[in-house]
Amino acid sequence: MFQQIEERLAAELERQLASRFDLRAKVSLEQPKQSSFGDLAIPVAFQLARQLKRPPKQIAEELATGLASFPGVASLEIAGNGYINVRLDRAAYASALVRNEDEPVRETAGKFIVEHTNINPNKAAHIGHLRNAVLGDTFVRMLRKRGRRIETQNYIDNTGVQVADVVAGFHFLEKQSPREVQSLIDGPSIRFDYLCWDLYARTSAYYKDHADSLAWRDATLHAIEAGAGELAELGRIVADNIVQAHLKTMYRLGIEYDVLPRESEILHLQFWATAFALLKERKAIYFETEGKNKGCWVMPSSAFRTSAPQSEESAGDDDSKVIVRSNGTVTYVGKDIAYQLWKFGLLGKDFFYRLWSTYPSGHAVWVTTDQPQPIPSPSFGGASKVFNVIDSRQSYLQEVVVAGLRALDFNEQADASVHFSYEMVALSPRTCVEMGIELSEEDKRRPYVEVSGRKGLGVKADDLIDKLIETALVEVEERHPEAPPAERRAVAEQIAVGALRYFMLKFTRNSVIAFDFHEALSFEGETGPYVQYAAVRAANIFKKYLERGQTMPRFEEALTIDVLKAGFESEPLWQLLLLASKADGAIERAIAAGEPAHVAKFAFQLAQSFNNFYHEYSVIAEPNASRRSLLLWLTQFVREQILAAMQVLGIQQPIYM
RNA sequence: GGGGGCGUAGCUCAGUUGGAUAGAGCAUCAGCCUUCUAAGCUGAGGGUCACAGGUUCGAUUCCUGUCGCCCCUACCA
Repeated sequence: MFQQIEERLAAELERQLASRFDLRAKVSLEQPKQSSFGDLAIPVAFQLARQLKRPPKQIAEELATGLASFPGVASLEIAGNGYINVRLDRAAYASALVRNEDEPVRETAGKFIVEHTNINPNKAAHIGHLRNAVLGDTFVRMLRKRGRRIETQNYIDNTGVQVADVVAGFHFLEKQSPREVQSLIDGPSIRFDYLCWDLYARTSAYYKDHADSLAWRDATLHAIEAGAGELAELGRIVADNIVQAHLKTMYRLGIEYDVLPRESEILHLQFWATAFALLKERKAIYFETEGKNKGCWVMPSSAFRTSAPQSEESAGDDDSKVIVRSNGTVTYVGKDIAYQLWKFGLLGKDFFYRLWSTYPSGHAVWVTTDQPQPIPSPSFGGASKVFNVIDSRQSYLQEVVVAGLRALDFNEQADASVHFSYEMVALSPRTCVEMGIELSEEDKRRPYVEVSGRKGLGVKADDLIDKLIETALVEVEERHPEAPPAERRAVAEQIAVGALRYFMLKFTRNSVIAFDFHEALSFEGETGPYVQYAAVRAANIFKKYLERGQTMPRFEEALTIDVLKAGFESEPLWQLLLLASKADGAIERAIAAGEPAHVAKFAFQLAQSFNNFYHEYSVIAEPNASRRSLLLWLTQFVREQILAAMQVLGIQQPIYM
């Protein structure tokens, strides 16, 4: 609702600028620093002052007279040097909300792809992966909420070095056959992803001490790529089972996918070969005949470096990017270019798809395969915009991918390729100590310590979730000793997920999270449970109200303009209503900024305002019937908006807390 | 060396694209549970927005420089 008024006011002002001053300018409205200044502030007179060479105050006055009778606006005043402060007609505004006159969200044309999670399928997921998945999933929810059509992809690098290293570990270190590994998986009480976590670290350490054993990796990679033999069989077993484990972990957080594109199909279906031919034909890459990259196909650095400095000393350095190695194999970036081309429907090829699994909701996840399938699948790919949720350390590789598109003259798609980057999750030194990780004196002084899958250094996602549930359960059991255990468990799980998702979202994308157990396990202050608690309190008001045998009023009849006018003369009630009505605008702004954290912040602020209201006003005990209706409606409206924000954040409301 | 990011309260972080008196949470201290359950609420203290210039009506925000921290700069991803 707020957004509508904002847009209409801005449009009207732009019209006036054109007619009065013959200026075409974008007008933006802002929130006044203090609520006593009004509901909306227009600083446009300042911008115009320079162009028109007139005092801003004068311009503001002139514009204000033109807006005097704007529908929905109660009054305008000029403040400071030339702000136009707008006060809304509170009763009219509230009335429109009571009668649900908000414009419906319109679905936009075209499809967006959001690719996220993308965990190497060779070990258990850790907290860094959680940040990726929660960020990506929340962004998907934001976009869907605002009418965008989204396809969620989780790319599976099932033929890469990381899988190969675990396979090599099973085969060469553990001397285990595919059959033995499979029976390990089928056997009781073994967490295969945890077992691989350790094996991966062990194999990496072994490589370090025995340089000659690196030949295992090459042998394994070749076998996996060829797709035949015991090593390839092990590769399939490891990757498939770990993918299943990752999907399970992510589902605990309410994260689902539409399709799992796999690297094996990019290779087997000749996606790379097609892209390679294109790149060669358009001269985007060339065959290097000298220097350190001799024998490789490389992309010149001029293609992806915006500034091409090359100082005197470094002139000899070759910072071109190798796309095809001298042994003829393609790098990840090469495969990623092919994949990116497919996402936009530019490759002229498609995968085959097979059902991977179905979520309890009935939503299906599909996986790519290299063979035609009898059962038809939905169509995937062919998007107009692509968001790749990938950590910022890979920005260089992402630049190369986009440069690849550009070199092929797909400029529109290059512009529509977004690296949705975020900083890593590291560990606070305190948490390292708690986990028994030994730190050097240097590391202890650092603000954070980087996690390393290769070293097995990190916090596993499921361990963290379990720990959160355990912590929440202690509180729930204490507060609700009479409730059935299964129900308490369900509540604790919702609280744990709320805490975790909020924790991963409260930081903006480019801030490094120094993960700290104490902070992550906190359920007080700016946390998910705080928001959930506000929603539970709102729900409790209705629960108690109905329990006492009262019936809900018909708001449209009870809340006449006069009742609304009297009610919202109260500043705190009006401020709460106004804030709640900004939910859609907050989500839209968060999309524009690419910051899921903004939605989290909004949810927290609204919860905070509601908690204030909850403390200050008695809803059920209000003796005056029409005022009680007003308070009930306000509670309902705020609750709806908090729940809407929570849904976008992937946070549920427990039945009690 | 080159590219990118960051520096805001004791700690962890926001800051709506250049606007009005810079905000939260945690921690500390002082209060509030017979109430729609306190995972909550109220209040207090805490700031040279790293530093120095510049741009202009106005700078935490933009530009330049300095200092400090981080990431990237593989025929790994």
